[in-house]
Amino acid sequence: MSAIAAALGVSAATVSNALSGKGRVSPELIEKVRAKASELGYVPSLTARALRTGRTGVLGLVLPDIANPLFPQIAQAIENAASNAGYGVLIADSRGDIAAQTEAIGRLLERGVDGMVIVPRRGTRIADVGCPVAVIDTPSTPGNTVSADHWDGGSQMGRHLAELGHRKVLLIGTSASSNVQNDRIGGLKAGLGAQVECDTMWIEKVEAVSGEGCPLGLADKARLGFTAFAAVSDLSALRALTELQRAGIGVPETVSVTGFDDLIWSAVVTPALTTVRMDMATIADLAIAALIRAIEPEGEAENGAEEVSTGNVISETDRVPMQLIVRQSTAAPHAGRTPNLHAPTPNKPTAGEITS
Amino acid sequence: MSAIAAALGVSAATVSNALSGKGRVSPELIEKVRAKASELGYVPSLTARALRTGRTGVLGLVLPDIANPLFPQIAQAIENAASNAGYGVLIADSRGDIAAQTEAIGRLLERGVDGMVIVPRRGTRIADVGCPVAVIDTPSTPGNTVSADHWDGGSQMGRHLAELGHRKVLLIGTSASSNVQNDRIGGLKAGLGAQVECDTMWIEKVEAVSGEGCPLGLADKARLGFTAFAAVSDLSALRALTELQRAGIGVPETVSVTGFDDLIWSAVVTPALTTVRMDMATIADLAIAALIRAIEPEGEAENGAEEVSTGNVISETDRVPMQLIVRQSTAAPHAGRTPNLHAPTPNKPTAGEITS
DNA sequence: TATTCTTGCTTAAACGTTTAATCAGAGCAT
DNA sequence: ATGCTCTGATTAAACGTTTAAGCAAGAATA
Repeated sequence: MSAIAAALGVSAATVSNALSGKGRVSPELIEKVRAKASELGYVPSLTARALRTGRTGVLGLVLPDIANPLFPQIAQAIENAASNAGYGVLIADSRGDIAAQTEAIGRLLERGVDGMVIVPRRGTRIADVGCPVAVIDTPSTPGNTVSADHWDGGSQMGRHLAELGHRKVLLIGTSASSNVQNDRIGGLKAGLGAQVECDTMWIEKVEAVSGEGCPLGLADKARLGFTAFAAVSDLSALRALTELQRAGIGVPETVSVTGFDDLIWSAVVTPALTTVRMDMATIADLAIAALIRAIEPEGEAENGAEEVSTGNVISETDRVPMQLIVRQSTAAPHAGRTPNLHAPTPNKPTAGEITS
Repeated sequence: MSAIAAALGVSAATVSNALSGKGRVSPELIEKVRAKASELGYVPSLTARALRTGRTGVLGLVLPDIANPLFPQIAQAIENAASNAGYGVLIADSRGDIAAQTEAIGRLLERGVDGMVIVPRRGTRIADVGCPVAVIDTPSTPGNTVSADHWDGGSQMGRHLAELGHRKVLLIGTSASSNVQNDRIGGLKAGLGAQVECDTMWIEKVEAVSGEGCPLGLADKARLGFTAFAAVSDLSALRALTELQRAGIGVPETVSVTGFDDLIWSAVVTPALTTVRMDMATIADLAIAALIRAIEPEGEAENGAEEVSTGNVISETDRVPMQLIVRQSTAAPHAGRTPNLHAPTPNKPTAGEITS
C-alpha cells in the first residue's frame, strides 16, 4: 500500500481512503489509485486490517460428530454462504464429548473469529461464548437460530405413505434423545393421521440389548403386518432396506422404506430411496445473514449501542421447509401382485413432487 | 499484555520474552509473569502476532468435490492433526470446475494461510501457489506428498478374493480418469493373480449410454459366471450390493461384493461390506508434519536459506498402508449350499485381519 | 472584504505483538 | 582501579492497515 502511495506521490492514508471509499478523495485520484493498485498486484493484508479493526473476517464452524454423513452438505453450504459474504470459515470438530465441544469453541475464540455457526451435540445448550453465535438444530430447541423444519418434513412423508394406502407403519429412529429425530417422528405421526397404526423402534435401545450392528428383526415386523418402514435418517433407511432385501422381502412391492436427508447414496441404491431433503443452502444463507447482521455495525445504530451482541443471534425465519423426494422405494402396499424382481419399478412422477 | 507489564512494573517486551522463553529473563520473573498472565486471563492476540511475524498459524484445506463421502474422514483427520500442532484450519471448497479450485486457493492465500493441504480434483496439477503445499492424492501422481497406498490396498483385497477361491471377478470403477481408482484396480489385478479372469466396468461409461442411475446389469454378469464384484469405492459397492440383492442374488452365498474406504454405511448394511480402509489419521499427521517442516524455520538452517519454500512439500514416506476389513459380504464361491437367507452369516475372524 | 463552509488531502496515532539494539550493573581478570 | 564479559532488563522500531484530527486553499456566504 505504501508502494502505491509512493508511486503516486500521495500519503498512505489517502490510498486507504480511496480504496475503501470512506474519506473524501477526488474521483480522479480514486481512479488513479485503483489503476496503480491492480498494476502493482496489490492485495490488502487482512491481518493488518484485522489488527486495526478488531474484526478478522473469519467465522467458525463447530460440528458435532464429524463422522456424520450430513457434514459435507453442511460444510459446503456454510462455506459457500460465508465466502459469498466475504468471510472465511475455520472448522472445529467437537468430536468426542461436550468438553471437546467447549474446547473447540475456545480454540476458535482464540483465533479471533467474528462469530460462529454451531451445530450442537445432542442435548447441548450453548452458553454465551463472547461472540455472536448461530445455532442450527431444530425449531423446537430453545436458542435455535435457523434449521430445517423437520416436523414438516416428517409430516410430508407421513402423508405420502398414508396416501399410498399404508395403514401400519414402523417408525425407526436412532436415539430417543435427539430433538431432530423426535421432531421428525412427531411430524410423521401427524402426517400419517390417526387411522394409521404406528410403532416406534429406537435402534440405540435395540443395540443396547443385542449388540452393535445387530439385525433389527424387520422381517418379523413385516410378517406382523407392517407395510412401511419410515426411518428418520437415510443411514437407518439403508440398514432397513438391505436387511429386508437380504431376508427376501421385496421393496417396494411388499413393503416400503423411506429415509431422511437425501444423503449421497439415496439415489444410487436399488431401489432408490424415497426421502426428504433439507435445503441447506437456504439454511446456511439465513444463518450467515443473521450472524453478519450481529457482527457488522448497522447503519442506523448510531444510538449508542455500538457493541456487538454476544449471544445467540436470531433469524427472520427459524425454519425452512423440507422437500419430499419420491423415488422407487415406496409404493402402495399389496402391490406385489405383479412384482418384477429383476428390474426396479419405473419412475412415476407425481405433480408437485421432486422425482429423480 | 501491557496490563501484565504494568501490574509487574516491567516492560511489555520483557513480558513477551518471559512468555515465549526467547530472550534473557530471570527464572523468578518468568514465574511471576506466568502467574499474572493466568490471573488476568491473558490470551495473546494471534492477529497481532501474525502481523508481526508474518505467520498466521492457519492452514488451508482445499477439497475437490465436497459431496465426496470421504470428506468427513479427511477433514476430521486434518483438523485434528493441525490443531495438535497449534494450527487452525480454513476450509475452501473447490466445488465445480478447476477454475473454482484456483479461486478457492486464491481466497486462502489472501487470508494469509501459512500452507495448505490440497486433495486435488482429478487430473489437476497444482502450480506453485506461493506457499508450501501438501498434496494428498496417490503415490503414482507426481507431486504427491503423502497418501494411502491404494495399489497395496487393492492387492490385499485381490489376494483375499483369490484365497477364497474366486476365479472370475468383475472390477467396478467410476471414472477411468481417476489416478486413485486406476491404482486400486491395478492392485486388485495384481493381488488376484494371473490365473483369475477379470473384467473392468467403468460406471461413467455405462451411464453415458444408459443414463445416470441406470441399472448396471450385474445380475447378467453373475449369470455369466462372475462370482465376485470388487468395487473401487464403497458407494459403488453399495450400488452393486443392492442391485444384486434386488435381483434375488444372495450375497455372499452366491456372489461376493467388496468396496473401498470403509465409509460410514459399510458396517451397517446387511451383509456388512468387506472393504479396505485408509489410515487417514496417519496420512494427515504426515501431511501436516511435512507442511510444518517447510513453514517453521529449522534450527540448523542458519546458512542463509531462511526463505520458506513455496512448492509442494515432501514427506518421509509418500504412502501409508491400507487395512483390509473382512466382514460378511465376501465368502467362498459356491458356498451357497446351505444359505441361511434370514440371518447374515456369522462373523468368522481371520488372523491378521480386522473384523468388525 | 472578511468570515465561514467545503473539499481534498496529510499527519499521526493506534491496534498488540516481536525482536534487534541498547544499556546499566555485576562479576572478574588484569 | 580499569577494562571486559555476561546477565537481565529496557527502548524503539516494525508489521500494514484504519481513522480521528488537522490543515491549506478555494468556494460560498455575509
